[in-house]
Order: sequence, then C-alpha cells, then structure tokens
Amino acid sequence: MKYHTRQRDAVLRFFMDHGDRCFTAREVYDAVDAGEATVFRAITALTESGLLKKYASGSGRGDSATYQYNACGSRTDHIHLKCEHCGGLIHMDCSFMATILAHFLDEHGFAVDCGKTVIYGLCENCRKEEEPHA
Amino acid sequence: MKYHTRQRDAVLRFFMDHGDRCFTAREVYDAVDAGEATVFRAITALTESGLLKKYASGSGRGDSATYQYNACGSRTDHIHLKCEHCGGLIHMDCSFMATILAHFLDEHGFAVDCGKTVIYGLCENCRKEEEPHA
DNA sequence: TTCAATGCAAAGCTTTTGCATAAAG
DNA sequence: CTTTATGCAAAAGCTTTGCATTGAA
Repeated sequence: MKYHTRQRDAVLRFFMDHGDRCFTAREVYDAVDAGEATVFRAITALTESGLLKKYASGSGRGDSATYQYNACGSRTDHIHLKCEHCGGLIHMDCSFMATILAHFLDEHGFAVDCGKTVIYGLCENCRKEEEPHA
Repeated sequence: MKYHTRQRDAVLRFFMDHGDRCFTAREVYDAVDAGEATVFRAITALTESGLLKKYASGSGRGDSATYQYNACGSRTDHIHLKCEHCGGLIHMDCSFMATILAHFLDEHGFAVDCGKTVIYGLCENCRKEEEPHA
C-alpha cells in the first residue's frame, strides 16, 4: 500500500458513495473495473485501516462476508446499531452510552469492545414498515 | 429430525459438556464418532432449534464458523456478552437490561434483536489477567 | 529504473449435495 | 415395512496465492 492506484481509489470511492449499504466482494468486483484478487486485496487493506467495517455472514459455501463504509474510521468510542431490514448503520454517539458501558463494567465486570460489537435490530423506519397496523 | 440417533446425541452431548467453549465443525467432527456431513447436518439442526449459538467468522478459505451451547435455548429476552479472550458466554439477565432496551427504543427508535446481538469485550477474570499491573 | 500493485489462473478451505446403504420406529 | 438418517465422495463457493507483467514514483 505504498503506491496510489486507480483500482484502489475506485474501490474506496464506491464504498464512500454508498455508505448506507453493505456489499460483498463480488458486488464490488462487478461494480468497479479491477481484477477479483485486486478487489479482495483492496478491501482487506481498507478493513484493516478501519475505513471499512466487515460483517461476517455464515461461512462456507454460498455465504460471503459483506463490507460497509465506516466514516468514523478507527474511532472506537461509540457503538454501532445495524438494522437487519435496510442494512443501515447507525452511530450511537449519545451520552447514555457512557452509562451503559459503566453498567457493564461495574455490575458485570465486563469491558465492552465497541469496535467489534454491533447491536442488531430494526431501525425506526423499518419498524413502521413492518408493523403497518400497530 | 424425526428419528433419534446415536450421532446426533453425541454431537449435542459434546456441546453440552463444553458449554463454556466454542467449536468449529471440524473440531466436533474430530471429537465425536460421526461423518463430516452428519456433523454439519446435526449442528445446523441444533442451531435452528436454538440449542446452539453460531458465531460466523470471516467466510471463505481457512476461516470457519464456530458454535457454542446455548443453555437458555430459544429465549430471547436477555443479551449475551462474549469474552474475546476466554470465549465465555455471559447471560446478562439483570433488570438494567430493560432500561437499556427502552433507551434504544425511545431515543433512537431502534428495536434491539436480542437473539442476534452479541456484545464483545473482556470478562472480569480476563481483564485481571491482561492487566496484571493495574 | 526500481519496487510495488495488478490480474489471471490455480490452489485451498469450509460447507453442501447426491445417492446408495443402514438404522429407527 | 416404511421413512429418515448416515456416510462417502464429488460439487460448489468464497477467498487467497504464485508468478509474470504493468504501472507508479
């Protein structure tokens, strides 16, 4: 990762332009003009640098990992909420977070790893869609 | 899953006997006397029934999913904390949980899916080990 | 000119499937 | 006796690697 290339720029730009969605390596490969191995190498590098967030699906046949642009980079002081319906990534940056983390630590002796933790559920919009008669 | 077989019993018993740890399908296959496909079929069935919890690692080559016994079965009203160091699974069944879920819902419009969410971090014992001079 | 990045094709792993056989009920 | 589970081997799919070539600085 010492030189600057057209392919790597294209991969990063693709993720930045669709920051609200997840993509498999295959989808990125289909979207940008670069070889398959190059796409994997670029995605791996971006993930390691913190610019991409990786979501591992079930492993093995027919189930590939997905990646999403992570605007906050390597900051790890807030929790991510991920909507299971629309795939949106919400950055929970509110003050109550500190209270939650303190509770886990004080009452359960558990130090939360914000960088690795993702809370799954349904976001506001998708809840409305899924329960039209509530 | 209509008949009762020695192989499926063995797989379930293996997980129950080591409820504190995660195993890959390969490890289970090495430990119990059953074919590879049978092990996968048994694990899949147990996971679907809620008796096993699945942790998907990165997909593809060299990275396999792991499974762990989930004593609480299909109950989904509490959150799981997983220690990244010892692999232990903590069932957070305290009353503050309701407060947390309410906050997510009221302030962020986000309905947490407890069944799918796992909070990663370091448990009490492992924190002490990792920071001997604190 | 030099050293890193690309791309293709081949290799590697995990998981699934097909099908004949064995076992459960 | 009928129906489901097993097991082997082959297939499938995602990701990585080797190596010659291209491109960046």
